[in-house]
Amino acid sequence: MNAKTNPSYLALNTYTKLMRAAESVTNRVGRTMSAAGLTISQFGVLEALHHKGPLCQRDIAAKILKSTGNITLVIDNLEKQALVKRERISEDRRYLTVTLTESGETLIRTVFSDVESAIVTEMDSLTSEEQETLGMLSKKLGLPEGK
Amino acid sequence: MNAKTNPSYLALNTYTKLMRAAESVTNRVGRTMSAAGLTISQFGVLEALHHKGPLCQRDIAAKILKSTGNITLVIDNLEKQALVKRERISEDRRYLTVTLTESGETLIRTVFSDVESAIVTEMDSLTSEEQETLGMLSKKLGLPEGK
DNA sequence: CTCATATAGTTTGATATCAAATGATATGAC
DNA sequence: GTCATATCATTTGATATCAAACTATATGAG
Repeated sequence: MNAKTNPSYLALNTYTKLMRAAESVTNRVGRTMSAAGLTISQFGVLEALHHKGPLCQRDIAAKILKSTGNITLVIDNLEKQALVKRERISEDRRYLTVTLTESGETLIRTVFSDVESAIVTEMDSLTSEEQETLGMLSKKLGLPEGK
Repeated sequence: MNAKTNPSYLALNTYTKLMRAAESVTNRVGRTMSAAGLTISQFGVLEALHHKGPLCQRDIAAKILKSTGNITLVIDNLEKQALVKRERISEDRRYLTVTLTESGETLIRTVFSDVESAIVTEMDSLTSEEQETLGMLSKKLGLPEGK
């Protein structure tokens, strides 16, 4: 049985192409973030705060799919740059509420718009119909295991 | 202009779904590797050696799209587990040839086959035709910038 | 041959990431 | 009220990753 007649061939081939696509796009879009001095996670945190308003670290972690231990460090680094601040304003004193500072708000507005443009540029190699199809197929694959 | 009439909406939406799909699949397939005590990069190195035979670090880095500095450490860790060995067999004494040991060869055979199965399982949520379409669209997106 | 330059690999320093352990606080059972 | 348990955050230790500096070796120009 040669490679192309192996019944797994199609699946493996599709997988490889999907991974390459995701990686290429991530790298290119990521440049827009690093040009602004942000890592992808940092951008994710700022973007979450920008769209959802102040959040506790637990919720931020859930939103960007990282561990809470990880978020602690990401927030540390954002705080050093004075882009966010931590406050204990909830009644439950275990919660730290993370808020964008003014400069954080300004930065994320600009960078978010730049990233948006970069994504649109990336997707421009597909027609609208192709984008819809890709979105639909990706969604099927991305569903949690149980389906 | 609300979200859905924004001309960027489709692109952003497609992007998000693509990223989620890639991440979900990577995480699920990655479990097969970590079950064998391998990181994704370590698996990548072993797999490259398995399919291409002995390689120098430079070529391994190129194959799995990581920096050579990075490969040094990955190989260090594989060497500690006695899965690969470094030898200076090229005429050019700058080159280190990395080879699978017998236990490395045995391990990668098993794990590769498990990973293959995991990928096939993942792709099973799509029909063959859908997989072909996804592959084709991914390929368009994954092309280097110049196209 | 000698020197400049290029290349292979290593090391270092920074950030990211997770998992596991820990500390602080809140909550529920009694 | 007190104790057991759960939750939020931090810390620690491991690996991963990149970029930049560095070492050793090779190669080409003269």
